[in-house]
Amino acid sequence: MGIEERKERERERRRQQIMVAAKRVFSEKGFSKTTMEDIARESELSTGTLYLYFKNKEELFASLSFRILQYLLIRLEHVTKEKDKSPEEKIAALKDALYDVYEFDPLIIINMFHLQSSETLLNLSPQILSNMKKMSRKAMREMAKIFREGIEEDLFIERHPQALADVVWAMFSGLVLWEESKRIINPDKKFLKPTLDIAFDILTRGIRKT
Amino acid sequence: MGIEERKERERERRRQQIMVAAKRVFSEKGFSKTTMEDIARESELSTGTLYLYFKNKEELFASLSFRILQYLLIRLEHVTKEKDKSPEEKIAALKDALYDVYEFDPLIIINMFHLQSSETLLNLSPQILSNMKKMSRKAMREMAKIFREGIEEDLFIERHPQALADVVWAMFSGLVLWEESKRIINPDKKFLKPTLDIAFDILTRGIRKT
Amino acid sequence: MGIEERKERERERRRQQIMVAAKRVFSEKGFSKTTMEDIARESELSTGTLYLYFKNKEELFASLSFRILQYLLIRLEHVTKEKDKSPEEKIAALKDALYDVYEFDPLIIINMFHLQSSETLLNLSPQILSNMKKMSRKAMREMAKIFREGIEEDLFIERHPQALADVVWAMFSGLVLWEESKRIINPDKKFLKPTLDIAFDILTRGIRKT
Amino acid sequence: MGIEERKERERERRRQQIMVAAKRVFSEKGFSKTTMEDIARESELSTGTLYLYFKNKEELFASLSFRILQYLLIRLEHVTKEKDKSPEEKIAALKDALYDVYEFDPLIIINMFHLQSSETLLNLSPQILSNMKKMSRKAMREMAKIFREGIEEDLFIERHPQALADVVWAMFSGLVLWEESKRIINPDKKFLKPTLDIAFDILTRGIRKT
DNA sequence: CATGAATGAGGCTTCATTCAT
DNA sequence: AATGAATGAAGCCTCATTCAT
Repeated sequence: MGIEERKERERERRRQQIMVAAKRVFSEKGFSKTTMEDIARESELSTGTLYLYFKNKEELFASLSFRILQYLLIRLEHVTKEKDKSPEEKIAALKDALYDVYEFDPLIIINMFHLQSSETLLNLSPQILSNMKKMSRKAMREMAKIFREGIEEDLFIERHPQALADVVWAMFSGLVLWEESKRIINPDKKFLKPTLDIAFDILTRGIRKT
Repeated sequence: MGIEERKERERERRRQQIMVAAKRVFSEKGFSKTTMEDIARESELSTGTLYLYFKNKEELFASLSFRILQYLLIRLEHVTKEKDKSPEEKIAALKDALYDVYEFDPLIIINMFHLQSSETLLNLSPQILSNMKKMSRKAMREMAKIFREGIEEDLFIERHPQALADVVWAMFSGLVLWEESKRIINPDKKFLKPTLDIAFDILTRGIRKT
Repeated sequence: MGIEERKERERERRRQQIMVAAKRVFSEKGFSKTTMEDIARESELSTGTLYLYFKNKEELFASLSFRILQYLLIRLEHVTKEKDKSPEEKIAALKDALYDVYEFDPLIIINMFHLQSSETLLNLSPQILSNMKKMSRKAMREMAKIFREGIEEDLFIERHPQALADVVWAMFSGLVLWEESKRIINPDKKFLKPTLDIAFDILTRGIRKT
Repeated sequence: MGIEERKERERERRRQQIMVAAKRVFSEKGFSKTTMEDIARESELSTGTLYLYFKNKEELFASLSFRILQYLLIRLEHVTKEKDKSPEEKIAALKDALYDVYEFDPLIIINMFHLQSSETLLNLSPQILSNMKKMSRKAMREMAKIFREGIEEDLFIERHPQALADVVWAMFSGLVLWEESKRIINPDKKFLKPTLDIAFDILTRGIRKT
């Protein structure tokens, strides 16, 4: 019996092994400059093996983004489920969640925007693409919940909760891109945290019903 | 000397001709999928000629971003110079300026964020790169002026003006990326404007001293 | 010793199982487009197992051709052995035999001609290659017998029997290739039979001593 | 003025240069074992250049076959146009024409059957493919003319002229394949000529109305 | 200045074959 | 004997860049 299971576990482990290596290389060189050869070398496997676990370069890349989205969703669900937090406290928790997502994988998130927005990745298998969209929509909806709650409790100004979620997400991703770009000059300094704090400070003040 | 000048003017005109073509193609296909051949065809020149005006593909691309930054800077200077506007009115004007920048070139701006943030383009000649940085910093400083003024007039809460500028810029770029990514699904709808309005609405309320 | 035999029989059965699967796949996709993986899947075995029974892809393929040659030879021997048929009747029987060979495996025979004639397959182990040659020569000799008989009985014109056999074989293989190529356009129609009839009609008239 | 023309001529010359090299290599190694690298080396060009003149390997290969078909058609038209030859003389001329086609390119014709019949070549651009079919049909019709004439003059037995053309073509191609395969063992000897003579001898006798 | 044919390095991917289990 | 994951060589093709005209 357990033999099937073990196989499955080992397969999953290999996938992870590859993804870890891929993450390192993509983060360092970006999508197009990264070669499958690079990833093979980093993961100490052969190029052929990579294709046993991922259909192609695009799909390998996408699976990394997918993992982040998964993590994001989990964190967000955690926030919205908290019974004994006020909406404003939940916004604070949202900030922490987003920051953790960033810390979970500071560089890949950048490439994720590259994936998400434009360029290439219509070579993703529709399967994967649809999964990513679903996951992403789910995360946005989860975020919107917080705002809806605040509005319903008459604590936040009346704006479309979905739009507010969009603003938060855009702000977050914009900050990641922008602050990270500063790190190219000054790699040691952590730029994101303080700016994210200010941004959320203003956001909280801005949506608060006076 | 008139002859020298004319030569120079014609050279500049050619550069523009190429840039216009390049903008179209990059916008449609993104950086890596665009070939020099594509640009040559669109500009009705030969590939060889392209290299007489731009050192390489990267630099041609960067020059487009540069032009947008130029335009942004001009618009921002225009806003800060307005004597008879209150800081809050200037924020509104800032919003309009940003939106115009987006309209000036909706797609290239997206690619610019890619350039700016992640992927590759550290193969830009240091010259160009430093120019871009200078211009970008200048724009940020210009934006910060508005906030500084508001703070000094005791209308805005006390936050580091530069950080506020960063937040605005990040929010803007994040929204462009995010809303544009939605357009992949629903190409006709203009997503940016209403969301940008909400974002600035909240920003304005958020920094306003009560 | 019974045990040895049984082993041997089982080994042979496995070989057959693989060959049946291989035949299906090769027929559908042709030699180079067929992967060992394809054959493994079709035969419900693993790729590794394939190599326990056949040295390599080429040899597996060749063994299929070999089987057809075997079948051909048997049919031809059957024809030549018939005591109570006139040479001309034997020619008719030859036609039927050839057509049966075709029906036995319509598509593999096509690939066999590829193998036989051109492309690649000089990487066959000399052993196999020589076997195939031997078998093929035997078949040709068997065919020639019919013509020799007809000539000796003064019914056919005097031509080298071996050359006549060559002509028949070439005509047959040429027709298979040619008519099959037409089937690409019109897959349903059976082209070979009527054309083969005409060809043999002319052949019979052509060699008949008037 | 002439400048455009010269360019065109040079382009054509390059194409020929590549085709000559390709012919040599394909003939020696067959289609799948031939690499573009091989052809590049043989033609003393770079691989990239090959793709400036031919869309891909398949199309380069097909163009060789196309050239043979062209040559065949020309020769056949020449035969059918001859006013002062009897149908039977035209059959003799047909034989010579076919033999010349073979001599024009003894080895490529073999690969042509490979192309024509099965396997790969559905990656040919529909354009090229349709051209080849058109040309091939034309040649067959031209051949059929001879038989039709003979039948109308009551010299040949009544069989469908098109079917007779098919038989001749199949016989020819079958012989080329078969006799060429013998050359693998005995490369010096010219096998085709005498067998082709016998084949046509029998054919002529076979269709002649007694 | 302008051209555009030629280059050739390098990328992605496939697949026959091996070998540890 | 059977497996099938892993290998890695090798192929096709693209495209930024150069250079002779």
